[in-house]
Order: sequence, then C-alpha cells, then structure tokens
Amino acid sequence: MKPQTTDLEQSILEAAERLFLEKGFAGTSTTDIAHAVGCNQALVHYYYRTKERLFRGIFINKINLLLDYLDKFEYNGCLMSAIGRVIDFYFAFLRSNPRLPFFVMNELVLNKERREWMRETFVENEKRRRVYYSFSEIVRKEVEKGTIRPIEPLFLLLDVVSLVVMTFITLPIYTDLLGKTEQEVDTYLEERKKEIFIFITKGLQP
Amino acid sequence: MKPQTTDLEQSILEAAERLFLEKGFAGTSTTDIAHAVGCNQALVHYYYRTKERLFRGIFINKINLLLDYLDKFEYNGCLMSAIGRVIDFYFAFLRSNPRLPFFVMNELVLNKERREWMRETFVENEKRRRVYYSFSEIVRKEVEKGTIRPIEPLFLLLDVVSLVVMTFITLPIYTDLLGKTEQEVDTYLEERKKEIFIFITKGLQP
DNA sequence: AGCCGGTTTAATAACCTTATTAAATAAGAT
DNA sequence: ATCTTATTTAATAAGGTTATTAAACCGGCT
Repeated sequence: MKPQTTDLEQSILEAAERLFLEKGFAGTSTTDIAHAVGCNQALVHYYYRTKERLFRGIFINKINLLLDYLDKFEYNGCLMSAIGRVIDFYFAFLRSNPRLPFFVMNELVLNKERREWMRETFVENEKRRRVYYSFSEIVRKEVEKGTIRPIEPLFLLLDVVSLVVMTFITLPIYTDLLGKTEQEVDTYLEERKKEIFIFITKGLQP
Repeated sequence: MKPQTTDLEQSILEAAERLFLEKGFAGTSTTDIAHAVGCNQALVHYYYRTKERLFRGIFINKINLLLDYLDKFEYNGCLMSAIGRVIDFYFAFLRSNPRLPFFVMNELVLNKERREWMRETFVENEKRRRVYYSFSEIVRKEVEKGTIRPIEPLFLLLDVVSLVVMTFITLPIYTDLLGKTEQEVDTYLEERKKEIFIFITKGLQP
C-alpha cells in the first residue's frame, strides 16, 4: 500500500537515529529531524506521534543490538577464546557504530525514568538473565578448576565492557585532540584490540 | 564589598554545577538554575552573562580537578605502587563526585567545539604535556628493564582510566538497576578498587 | 468524474528558552 | 539626607520547542 519510492517513514527514522546518536535526545529537536529529511516537521509527529516514542523505539533497538552480541559468547571449554570472540565481534560492530555505546550510556545515566524502564524491559527479561547466569556459572567453574584467578563474574564482565566501550567512547576525543586520519584510526583500533586481549588474558592468570 | 550574607553569585554557581552534572548542558535551563536557587532568572545572566560562559567556567574547573589528580602519580622506583596511589586517590575523590567523569566525557563527546577548545586549553598546555611525557618515559624504562611486559604508555593510561572511570559512569545504572543501598555501594566500590588493582598488576606482568 | 484513504503541508496553540532592558531596592559613603 | 554603586526584580523581545488541526494533495477504484 505504501509508496516504495522513498518511504519517508523510514527516512525519518534514519535521520532521527543519526541525530540522536550525534547530539543526544535533549540536543535534537523534531524540527532538526524534519529538516534533515527535508520534510514538514508535522510529519515526524504524524508517523511517531511524540518525540519520546520515536526516541524509545530507536533506543530499545540499539540496546538490543548491543546486548545481542553477548550471545556471541559461545563457550566451548576455553574462556579466553570465548571472550576473545566477543571482543572481536564488538570491535567489528562498533567500528561502524562508534557512537552507539556512548548514546546508550548517555541516556541511561542522564535520565532516571529511562533507567527504570530499562530495568523492567531488560533486567527482568528472562532471556537476558539466562545469558548472564550461564556466563557467571562458567566463570565460577573456571575459578574452581584454577584455570583463572578468583574473580567475581560481574567484575570480569565490567572489566571487558569497560575496556572495549571506553575505546569507542573516547574515540572522538582521541581523533580530534590528536588529529588522526582514518587510516591511523584503523591501526589504532587494531592495536587497541590486541592490547585489550593480552591485558585480559594476563589479568586473569591464576 | 560583596554582602557575605548568602552570596547569591556563589549559590547560583553551585546550583548550576549540580544541575549541569545531573542533566547535562542541554538538559538544564537558566530558569531551572534560578528556580533551584530561588532567585530571578535574570540574575543568572547578570552574574554570568550567558549560559555558555557559566558552563565553561564550571567545565574548565572540573576538568582541572580531574587532571590535577594525575599529579598524584609520584614515581619512586615502583610503577605499580605509583599507579595504585593514583587509583586510590581517584576512587576517594570520585566517591564524592561520582558524576564528574561522565559529565566531562559527555560534553566532550557531544560537542565538537568543546573538543577544539579543550585541545587548545589542555593538550597544548606545557604542564600537561610534561606530566604525560614523564609518565610515558617511566613506562618505557620499565618495559626496557623487563619489570613489566611491553605496552604502549597511552594504552596503559587508557586501561587505567577506562577501568576507574567506567566504574563511576555505570554506578547509577548499577544502583538503580540492581537496587542497592548506600552501604552496599560502599562495599561494591571497595571491592571494585581491589579488583582493578589486581587486574592491572597481573595484566602488566612480563 | 467523483470518491476515498493515506500522506503531506501550512497554520497555529501553548509553552519554554536565552538574553536584555529599565526600573526598583538596598546599603554604604559623604 | 542624599548620592552612589551594586544587586535584584518584572517585563519583554525574539526565537525555539512539541504537538495538534484542518485543509490540500495524490493515486487508485468505481
């Protein structure tokens, strides 16, 4: 039924995504979005009714995108290679979506209501709980076997997430403050990934 | 000259600080600030002229506060105890200013002009360069001596900063999503600090 | 042609934003 | 008591924000 020509509904979503990621919720107006698409501002509301609803749709989508990568944690007897795989996937994914972790973090930290909504949507989500539970069981067993030093599963998760995510959060600072080229950034990220892997491997030794 | 009674100028600054840290620049209006102080909105502009100027004053102040702690890095022959000292200081400081790293990061990532201004103000600052240079020399020498594994000084710095800063950035998420008490947060932070120290110590072993 | 539904626009309500103004107020100096 | 200077307020300009409304547009159907 819908005209396949340019599908404004989709264009609006994409422009909103780009702008929200770049300037945050508070820094983006529906007028900005309409302007980026080249359509009337009322159209943004026609399709998505409120700015908050438009935002939520994007937000939930992006969080899921991020969390789904945790499923890449496929344990087959070696913890470090499972972690290595996750790091690889995240680096590849975030290379083309560098602002995503900051976006999610930003809105989660800045807005208490969103944290509450996040708790209901994700923390109380059976699938997500299971993923975390199986991860923590694996860590516990490896500690027991003595293949890694004693560590809280939550802390190990936080260690990995901190190192990976901060690489991308600080990327605009790195590139702008030190004025790097696209090529240099690629090398930097490749080196950084190796460093993180070595760091975690060594940091977990018994 | 100024009346010492309540000093509205100072109260405005403090309220602005609190609100900017909590909701960010875009999420805070001068009306909000005036309202928090209980004065007329024009007064905010009387003292600070523009919202941007008021913000900059706070921002530069907070960045300096954060960077000054890097001076706690007093090397006396043992890299890990110097790093341990810095971590200790940051944890103590950020315990009472938990939103500070996020605040700085946030505005730096969200606003390109601020990054440019930051480069001029800090990266080209002689004192700051010297601090980083002496740190990187120390790391290089330790690598040469073989007391730590080969590592880029910038990466070591990023490793430490990532782990410490992310602990506090994710703190509101941790507390709200898992619903923790003040007491539990204290224990958590204490444990986390120990974990980070162990993690880095092991992660640097040759 | 006329009608119909979904799409798009212009117009606008209601409100909030920053910043400036001129006038009121307070408090110390002469 | 009045002058002076700094502080504080009310009023307002100029513009931006979200959201709604009614009207126009446009392609297909009868």
